[in-house]
Amino acid sequence: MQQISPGTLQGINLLAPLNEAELRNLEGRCTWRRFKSGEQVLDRNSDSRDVFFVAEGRCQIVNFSLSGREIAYASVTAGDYFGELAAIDGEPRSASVVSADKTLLAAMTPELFTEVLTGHPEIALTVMRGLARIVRICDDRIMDLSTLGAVQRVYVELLRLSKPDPVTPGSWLIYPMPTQNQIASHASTTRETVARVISQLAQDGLITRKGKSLYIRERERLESLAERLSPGNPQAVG
Amino acid sequence: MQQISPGTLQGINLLAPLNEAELRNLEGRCTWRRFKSGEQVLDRNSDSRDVFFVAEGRCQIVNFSLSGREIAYASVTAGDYFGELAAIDGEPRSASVVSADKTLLAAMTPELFTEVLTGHPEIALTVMRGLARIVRICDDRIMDLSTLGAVQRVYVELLRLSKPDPVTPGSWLIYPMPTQNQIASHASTTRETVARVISQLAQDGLITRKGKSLYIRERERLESLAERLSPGNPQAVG
DNA sequence: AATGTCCTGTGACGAAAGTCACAGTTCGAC
DNA sequence: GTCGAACTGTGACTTTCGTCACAGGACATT
Repeated sequence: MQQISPGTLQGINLLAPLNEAELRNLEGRCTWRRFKSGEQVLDRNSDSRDVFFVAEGRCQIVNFSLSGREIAYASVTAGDYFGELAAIDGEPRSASVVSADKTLLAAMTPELFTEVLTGHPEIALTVMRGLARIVRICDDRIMDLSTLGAVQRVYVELLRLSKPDPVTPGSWLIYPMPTQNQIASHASTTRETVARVISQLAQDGLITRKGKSLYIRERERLESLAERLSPGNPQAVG
Repeated sequence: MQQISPGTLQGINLLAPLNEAELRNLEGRCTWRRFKSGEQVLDRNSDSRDVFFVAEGRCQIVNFSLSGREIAYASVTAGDYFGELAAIDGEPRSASVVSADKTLLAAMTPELFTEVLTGHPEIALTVMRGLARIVRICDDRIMDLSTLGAVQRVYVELLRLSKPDPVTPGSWLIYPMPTQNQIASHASTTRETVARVISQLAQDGLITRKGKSLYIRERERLESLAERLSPGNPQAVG
């Protein structure tokens, strides 16, 4: 691992409670690395335990099935951190990480991370809240995977990606529109299914595509499509 | 909520670091409730924020789809706790909880829970490790749901349920065998599929059923079946 | 402008598994 | 023992969606 000169931990949200001096100190005690877009940062099951802070750029937390299909868990951008699971419980990595941009990372040893947590209970609390948020997101995703069909999962993913249009308030859009492959790996389906769903929605006038933007014309209707209307019979369990 | 006289927090693993006096104190400051088997303890989206400790009995953490299908997340037994998410991040409940036995629960307010955490950093750490573990389990499940077929998920679930046979070491069994509905709600499939899979496995001699026990005769072979051998083409994503 | 690479759109096909229906079985309560 | 409720086993049918194949478009590089 080639050592490069320290960058700044200034913009890391988790470490915001720390003062200048503390930050400088930590900066010197981290290992800093640069990655080009598309490089493997971390491999599932590898036994490093470091926590990573994203100083610049963006990384994808992903996993690959034996068949090579990619499952995307999350995207972390400048100011975020990842890799805390292994540091907290000492187990191997649960996922792989790939840089999705030119990226500058600070790697902190689990010992130092623990030191920061014990020295700053408010940071420990933030980490806990972060974990809680992850659990909620995972639970929802398990629900979606268990109860929705592939098509509905694409609807849900489109809704999740959409933000209020800054130009035309009240309207929603996705910008920049990710590739169909990326959407597929979030919705756990195939690129082709995503293409078909988007075609259909466009044809029905619920969405319109223009360059790198996708406008959600009728969010309400898309939302109701995303819920499973189909019959299905209630079957409770003890 | 009918108030009943306090039980003991003695056997709660999370609170093991506390001494007698501290436990007695907490016992008095919790709200205690009894539940019959099958009662709803907690409803998703409800806005209580209490943490629950299981003094006696067993509860299932579940959710229901709109169509009434049940998704089982976890099972908590005497000595465990649940409901910490809402206490930590203040959000509504992410899942429902149903008692699966006669159950005695202690409900602790989020304020008191936070007090315990800040007063006992080692307990806070344990909670963090617990959350980390949950995240890992969820991630694995998302992987399974995304990459395995329904049949393989049943295999995986059977493997997960199996424990080394205390009588015949080297052999594995599931005891007591849950209902097919319960297995189905963990594997996110239907009762019928579970029945068919088990029939087939029994017919192929990989498992044998005897009363409430299910013996795994050839764990190795079952494990290799559980992995996706089928072709599938690698398609990486940026 | 030409070329190569990556992305998108769509048709045809088949395998997987959910749904429905119903018979058989187990087990506990009385 | 007998009754009923809950659980299990299995066949037939149908839908969904993943797979394969290929054409067409977008875009950058030379």
